[in-house]
Amino acid sequence: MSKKKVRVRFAPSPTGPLHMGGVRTALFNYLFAKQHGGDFILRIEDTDSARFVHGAEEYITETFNWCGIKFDEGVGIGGKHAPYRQSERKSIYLKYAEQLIESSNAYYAFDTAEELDAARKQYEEEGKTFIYNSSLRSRMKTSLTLPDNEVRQLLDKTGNWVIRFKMPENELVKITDIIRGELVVNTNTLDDKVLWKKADELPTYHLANIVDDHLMEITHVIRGEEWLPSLPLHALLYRAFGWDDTRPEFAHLSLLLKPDGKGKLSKRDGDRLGFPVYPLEWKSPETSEVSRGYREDGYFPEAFLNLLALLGWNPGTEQELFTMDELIKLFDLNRVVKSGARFNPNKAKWFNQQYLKQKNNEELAKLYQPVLKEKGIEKDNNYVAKVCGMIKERVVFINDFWGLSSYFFAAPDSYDEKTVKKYWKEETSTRMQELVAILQGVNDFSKEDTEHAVRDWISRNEYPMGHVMNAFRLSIVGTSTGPSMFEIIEMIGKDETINRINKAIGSILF
RNA sequence: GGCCCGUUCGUCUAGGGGUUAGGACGCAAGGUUUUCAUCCUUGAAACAGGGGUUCGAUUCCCCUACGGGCUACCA
Repeated sequence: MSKKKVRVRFAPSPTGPLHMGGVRTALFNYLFAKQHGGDFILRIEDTDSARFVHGAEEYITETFNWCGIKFDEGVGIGGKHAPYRQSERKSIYLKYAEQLIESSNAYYAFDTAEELDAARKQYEEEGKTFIYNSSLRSRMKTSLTLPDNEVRQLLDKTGNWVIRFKMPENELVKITDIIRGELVVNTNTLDDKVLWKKADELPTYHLANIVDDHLMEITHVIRGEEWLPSLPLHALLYRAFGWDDTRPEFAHLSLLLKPDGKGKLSKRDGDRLGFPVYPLEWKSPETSEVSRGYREDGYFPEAFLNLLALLGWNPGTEQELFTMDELIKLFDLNRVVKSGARFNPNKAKWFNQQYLKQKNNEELAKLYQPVLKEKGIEKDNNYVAKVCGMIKERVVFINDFWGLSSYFFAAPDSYDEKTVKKYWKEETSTRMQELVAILQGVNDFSKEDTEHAVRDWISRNEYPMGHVMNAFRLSIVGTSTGPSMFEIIEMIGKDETINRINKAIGSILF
């Protein structure tokens, strides 16, 4: 390997919201680049105007902003190889396609879409495999078969010719993939891919991609497995251009699969199984249909990236939680697994829970405050931080906070039926009245003092601990779950505590 | 159909010619706790099948099956 500066790119097509698999591909590129002190480039491959979706590019940018993944060059940033949007690079591709024609590596083809469809159909009906390459291009309308003057005429008059790559006949193409090792393919199974389309004056993916990777001095191409079948073509293109010595190395990542059943992870799975497949919420401009996003579902970007990093890669140790710096240090393309990874929404939640637990109470309070504000609750950060500290062991998302801590801010407006049935017996009202009296007598309402007083009262009367405490909890919280009762009442205070118990006595009828 | 890639607990994976095949999520049981959660302990759970090679294969090779991808003037 040469000692060239590592340069990698993420090159999405703005045809819709970026899939979480796309984010993973970008992440792996990013980790690789940063580990080698290289550059990470964002290139937008928008050579198919028909599939352009409004807002898709902005979505991509916003996704990486949220994730904290920064590009060194590219759309929105600039750089020495600008522009980075292929639609703005239109003018540079044709000459490369023509260069290939001059070197006999490509040719003009004049078949119409209808003719091609008909030919394909016919082959299919006869049970033969249609491959537009040396096996049949002599029968097609091309600059290889037509006389020069006719070719010139067609070139001038018709607006829909294409330039096709002239796939060599019966040659074994050998190429090494960093993740998969050596691959060998016979060119007879490959076809003469269209490189340039006169109709829209635009290159196709294959040409634009190779030309841009070359021009932008890309050293490593890390992309999805769906590109593996075009790898031989790409290798052949580099050779045809005479760029073999600077050809990048390739690494193809396996795909993300459905949590259940067959096939790759899709939007539908998210809807069906109730988890996001997109980093951010996406509203389709055509149908107005909304797809949920990891951000809106309450995932921390660090957790999202962490779970993505471990889908198809691991450091070989038992560590599962990583900071970005650790990922950059440990990442290794040679340790990327070859097989497809089924996505497990359960484990995704677990990751978020781990990150949430790691956050300190002040950070959590800052995230919780907006939720409270929405409920019309104004509480100082100190109080909210304490609440966060008490409930963070039992939540997965910030969005879970309110449901598990509303009682710190307002008296329960109902009592859990099951708990009432289980713990609110005939004698409970009287006992709760006794409890009020006991608590009334505690001057310093600290958790230590109230606990001491209450425990003392319970044991003096030989009351069943569980019943008394759960009835107490029911009065204050409304359910039978939550942190220590004495910590809760210390938070809400003596008056509120007594009011709530009295309210419960008045409204829960045996 | 053709071409290519893949296959270790339900899932993500470690490992690798001789191992009690390890970890995590989830699940189950127990402990701690006034409750829930956390936490701790324990448990059930895997080398797709068949042929080779070998003293020995889950590990290497071949075949089959299964899964995935590609097969556009999409990317």
